[in-house]
Amino acid sequence: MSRQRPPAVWFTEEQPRKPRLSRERIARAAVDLLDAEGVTGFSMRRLAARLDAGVMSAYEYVRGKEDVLDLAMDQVFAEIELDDPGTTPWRRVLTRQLHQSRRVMKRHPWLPSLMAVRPLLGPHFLARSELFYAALARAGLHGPELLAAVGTLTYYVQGYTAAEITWRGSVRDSAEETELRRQAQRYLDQRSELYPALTRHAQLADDDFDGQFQRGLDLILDGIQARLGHEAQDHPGHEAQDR
Amino acid sequence: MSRQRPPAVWFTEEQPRKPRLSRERIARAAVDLLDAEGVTGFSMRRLAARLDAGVMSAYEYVRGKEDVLDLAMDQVFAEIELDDPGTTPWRRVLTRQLHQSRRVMKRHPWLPSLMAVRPLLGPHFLARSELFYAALARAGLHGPELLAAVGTLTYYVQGYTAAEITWRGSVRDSAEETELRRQAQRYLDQRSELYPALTRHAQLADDDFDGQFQRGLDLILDGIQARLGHEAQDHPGHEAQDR
DNA sequence: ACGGTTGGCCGTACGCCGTACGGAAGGAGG
DNA sequence: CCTCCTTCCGTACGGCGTACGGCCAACCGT
Repeated sequence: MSRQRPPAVWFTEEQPRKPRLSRERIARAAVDLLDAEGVTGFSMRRLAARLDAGVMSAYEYVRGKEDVLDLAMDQVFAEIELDDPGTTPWRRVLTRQLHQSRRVMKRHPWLPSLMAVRPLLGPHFLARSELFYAALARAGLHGPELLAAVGTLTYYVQGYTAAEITWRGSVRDSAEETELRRQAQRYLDQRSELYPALTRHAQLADDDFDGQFQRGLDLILDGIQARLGHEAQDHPGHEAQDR
Repeated sequence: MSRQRPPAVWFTEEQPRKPRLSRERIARAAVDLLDAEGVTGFSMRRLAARLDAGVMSAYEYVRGKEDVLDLAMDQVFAEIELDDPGTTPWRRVLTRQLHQSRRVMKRHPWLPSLMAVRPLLGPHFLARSELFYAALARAGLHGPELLAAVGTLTYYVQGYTAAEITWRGSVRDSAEETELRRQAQRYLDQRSELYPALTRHAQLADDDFDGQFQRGLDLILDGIQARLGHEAQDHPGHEAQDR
């Protein structure tokens, strides 16, 4: 491509030497592209097109596709608003954070599957982890117990939401989703003597994902609470949904 | 390619009309290939080569790459030996199954990341789920509580092992792994005032993954146990590693 | 015995993909 | 004015998933 000299001032940017691209711009464009086309529809070429740039331009800022995906993941974690754990009881803090995480993942359905494949060290992800550690340390957990608790919560929200997303067939097509569920239910019914407990208790038609998520979360939080010694510094029962 | 007529009986198979390929053979070859080359090194063409078949031969048995991956995943779940839950206490059953699941996933490090991306309905995976449901139903859990408990356990082992695998740098290269950990530690230390609780409590050098896994598991199991009413039908404390 | 059918196999080709390489453009520094 | 350095990106290479259609051996009906 050859460039023409523009015929008037108005047709150029005011600070032409400022680089057109940046990690920030790349990350934002990647998130947009992933939201629009899903993880299978993402490619460096499409990303370049979205940036109005050449196929190889982004490679000045990034070592390759994987770097871009890392940037996109952390970019999304910036959407989680971290409340100050100052005085709030730890159960409330964690419940709110985890519901927010789940909501963000559902807004960007490609996130949990990518997280399963690459370790994440971006600043926004670390900030969320920091909040978890702080809240639970303040509650009285330390050392290996603390590590285990944070890990369990992190993996739970990630795993649960990943499963929820794949079950709902990538969220967008509800017709195909219910068809898949119908077929799966029939498949299970035909084999009900092979999997008796499963067919009796797991009705796929039930899509109370919110309640389900909260219940599993309470399970873990109760387990944590039991570790804190029995002084019961917060109210011990389940909590209102609080989001 | 043109085929020669073989010059003696010995050079042909005895039942030539039996199809050379089958879903079973494809699944096994896929597992081998994934073990050898990882998920990024897997391709339909390499699979065909491993099967001594043409590039398109497998497509008689399978609709595409995704089907092959589904088959491979379920194939691997066949490696988990399911013990009869008959009389064993539920905590012991679940602990054993989950440790086995983790071991199998570490033997096939591509498994957890694929599971995060596609729902699994294969017979072997369902059999494991059936065992979970049966054990917990027998323990006294029902309805939504049961669903939540099974989900939590499933996502925990999947999420934990996925993270463990990515942290250990796909298991094979230990030098690169420790280098990554060293750099990550340095990165965190430089930002220790941004993430105080995290840097204080999460020392990445500690690689007691087994203990960590068990601890998180106990957290969940305790939460489940609390749901069972307080008759404490099994011994309530933590359990020996039992694997 | 034999022609037609069919099921398993796969060669070829198309349009994508990630990215290595080297070069152009143009401001910065001397 | 010359040189360097940053940014951008055209081209090209090897590999990918799979649609399409043809080939061949075994089987079936007669």
